[in-house]
Amino acid sequence: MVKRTSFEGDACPIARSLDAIGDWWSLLIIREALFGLRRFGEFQSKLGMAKNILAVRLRSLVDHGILETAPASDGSAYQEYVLTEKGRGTFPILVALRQWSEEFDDHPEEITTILVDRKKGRPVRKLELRADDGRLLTQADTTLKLRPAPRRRSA
Amino acid sequence: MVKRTSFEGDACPIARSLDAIGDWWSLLIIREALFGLRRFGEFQSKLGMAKNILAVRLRSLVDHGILETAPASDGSAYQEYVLTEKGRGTFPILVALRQWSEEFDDHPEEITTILVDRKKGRPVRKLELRADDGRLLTQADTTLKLRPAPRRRSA
DNA sequence: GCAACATAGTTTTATGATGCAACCACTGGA
DNA sequence: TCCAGTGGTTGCATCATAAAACTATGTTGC
Repeated sequence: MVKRTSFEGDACPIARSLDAIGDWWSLLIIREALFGLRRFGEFQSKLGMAKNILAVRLRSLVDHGILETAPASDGSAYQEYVLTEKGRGTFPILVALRQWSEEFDDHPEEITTILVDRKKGRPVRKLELRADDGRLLTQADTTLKLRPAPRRRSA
Repeated sequence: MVKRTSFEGDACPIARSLDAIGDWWSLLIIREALFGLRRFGEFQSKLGMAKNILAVRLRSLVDHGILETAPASDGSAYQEYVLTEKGRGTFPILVALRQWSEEFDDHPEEITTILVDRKKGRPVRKLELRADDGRLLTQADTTLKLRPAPRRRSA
């Protein structure tokens, strides 16, 4: 298989995520979908991508259960692409990507948008990783453990 | 340029992140680097990827300031690849990918590792997005705002 | 009810990226 | 010195990607 080395069977959850949304366009499509875009043409004109690529990506996202097709909604007989629960669940990933860019980008002045709390209009905090008991954790405070039950594997 | 439509100049920080780490292997390399891998051969055998691809990716990550080459460390005259501050800053992204997979994967039983708090050995909480005043936020509680003006940046 | 246009794709074709294998340079040890 | 291991680079086949043309419906104007 010369292909894109699918990590579908890999034990690492990061690889598994990337298998579904690890390509260039998928996350951008999801980003637009979170903002309410639904129609093929909307995605196409907003993202400026080729229609064939968009078609392939949309189908892939539907196959992965991230988007689903809805028969209609605005009266017309066309179909729409809406996020599933799984699709909406990618929100923290997008936030993490955004915050990483905000913090480390070489040209942060080119970033023109801020993610804000809708109620107060103020910027959100950085994503927080906390322990069971509420302590804030950094990468150094964490480690990987094998899951108790099944087989073992080094990863 | 028929190329991979670089979003280097794009205003969206998500696109900008993807421009640096949006490809298949980069995040996996970073994942291993976070676990302490440093040597070319370690990455190559651990990830099972072709050496030429690894070489290209490592160079790209170095160019993006995510990795840097260190002259040596264990006595041998070879070089090593270590994460920069920017590289370590991707940790929340990896956690978000991991947690998304844990929550929505079709075959979660195949995931063999758990991210735990090093001190107590207990699983970490889900990443939390909070408002300025500490309220927990979901996607629906947030919105995007245009940045007023290029003011000074803290951090 | 038919022509013109918009929507949502598929097909075609060209080129860039990926992956495997082979090759090469350098290091360190016997 | 020879030889194995490390750290790559080069060639070549294959695959994915992208732009543009084409198609098949749905919709609108008259």
